[in-house]
Amino acid sequence: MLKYSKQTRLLLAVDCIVFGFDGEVLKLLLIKRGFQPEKGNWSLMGGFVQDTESLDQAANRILKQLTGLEGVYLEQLFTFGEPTRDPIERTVSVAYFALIDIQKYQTQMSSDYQAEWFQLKRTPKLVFDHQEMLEQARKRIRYKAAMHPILFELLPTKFTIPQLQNLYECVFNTTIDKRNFSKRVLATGLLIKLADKDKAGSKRGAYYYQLNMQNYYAKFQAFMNFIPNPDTL
Amino acid sequence: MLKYSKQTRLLLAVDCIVFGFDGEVLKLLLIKRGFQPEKGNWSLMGGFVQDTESLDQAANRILKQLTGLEGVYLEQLFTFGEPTRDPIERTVSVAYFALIDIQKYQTQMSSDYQAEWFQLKRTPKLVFDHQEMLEQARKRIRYKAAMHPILFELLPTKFTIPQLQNLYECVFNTTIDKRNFSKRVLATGLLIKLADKDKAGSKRGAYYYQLNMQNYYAKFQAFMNFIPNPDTL
DNA sequence: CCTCTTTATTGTCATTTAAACACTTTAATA
DNA sequence: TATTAAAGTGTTTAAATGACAATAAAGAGG
Repeated sequence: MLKYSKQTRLLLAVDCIVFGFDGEVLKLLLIKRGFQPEKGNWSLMGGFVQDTESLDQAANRILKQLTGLEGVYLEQLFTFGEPTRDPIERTVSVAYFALIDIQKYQTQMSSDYQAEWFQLKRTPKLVFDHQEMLEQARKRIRYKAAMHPILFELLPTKFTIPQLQNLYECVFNTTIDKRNFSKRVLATGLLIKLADKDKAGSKRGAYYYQLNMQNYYAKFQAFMNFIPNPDTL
Repeated sequence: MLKYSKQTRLLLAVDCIVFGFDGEVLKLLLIKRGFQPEKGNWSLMGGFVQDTESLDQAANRILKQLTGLEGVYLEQLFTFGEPTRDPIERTVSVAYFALIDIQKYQTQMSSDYQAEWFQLKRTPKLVFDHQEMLEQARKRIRYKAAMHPILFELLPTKFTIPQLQNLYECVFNTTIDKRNFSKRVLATGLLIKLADKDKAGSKRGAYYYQLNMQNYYAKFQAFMNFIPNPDTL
């Protein structure tokens, strides 16, 4: 088989920024890096791309190996290629971000894995350029969520409107008038009201809703925009 | 120096999707591929990432080598990594897109280079997965132009409002009411009206405008959205 | 049982923004 | 001087947005 001779070959890695939501605050999944350099320091979920797998496959494999997570929302973010980003050897990294409902995957993750959730506002120092990856990922989900209903990926199948609002407020780091919020979110036609209530958060209890999957796929491309003054898109 | 032993190393390429505008229609810059496989077929501007350069540097270098273009708007788009996308040897490609004013770089490009402009609606068949890259790039500039004033990168320093409208109509493949368009575009405060007119397009002539660079940088993050029913963002 | 407390839920009005729509102006050319 | 082709300009109506406050439900505690 022919080859492109005389060209440099590089290490290619994938790093996954995993966001989770517990109904209260946004969280980030981190892991203690298992090998040198920076062994033992907090890191995104990363690994090398293998010979025969696509980038998406690599991202899914690595996520599963390190956390047990499978079948989650995963999207390519950006590729980081500064020559010196890894001090050992040049490694270009394709970053992905994942959005998951913490509760749903709680069991799947369990204690077999070293991954730990951190409140987004209290993340430790990260290895290499992972901090930069995280910032980009936060920007991207804001940008995307302003026009697409991706944030539902972070919620359980059944969720309440106050939870949903809470999530939007976390992501956009703002506050939203609840009357206007529920008006607009209901106007999308994406929600189905259920008969039962979530009594955990209040005495009165808030009705559960679930996604109308039909409308969800139909409207994924052009969604609402109900974020008042998001800091930066 | 330590190395990550036993990991696969891959070829990493950069491909540039170069859009241009001549005041009339959107165009795409293509080149005849200079080596096997697919030698002689139409291709995006591509090349391999070298040992010591960043991805951005590689994209700029390749663009300059193949077209003479320098200092243009260049943004990372997406990374394509299907294992078989290059039949000779696995090559992962980081795609970039560029936006340029054709007239400005006309001289810079000249005849030293093999690159040729094609109307976007009449592009030939492209090598490998370059067609897919092109589609993604078109989506991305629509998406981005809906919120940021990037399309000005495609225009000369002095341009007319009909030209600007024409550009938006090309990119979003739609038609816009000219009264509403000029109202909104002027309301952004991004344009400075000049004293002279462009008499090329009409008897009466249309006033030239130029960007108010101060406001441009200030408002880059949150721009207008005046696209009625863009097909897909 | 009654009161208190907490959170969920619902509606109106004023303002802003968006969309539809047509005539006048200009200047070259015939 | 009449014609023509494109530039430029306002108004009206409908829809969306944003600000705003009172009521309902249910558990907790006296």
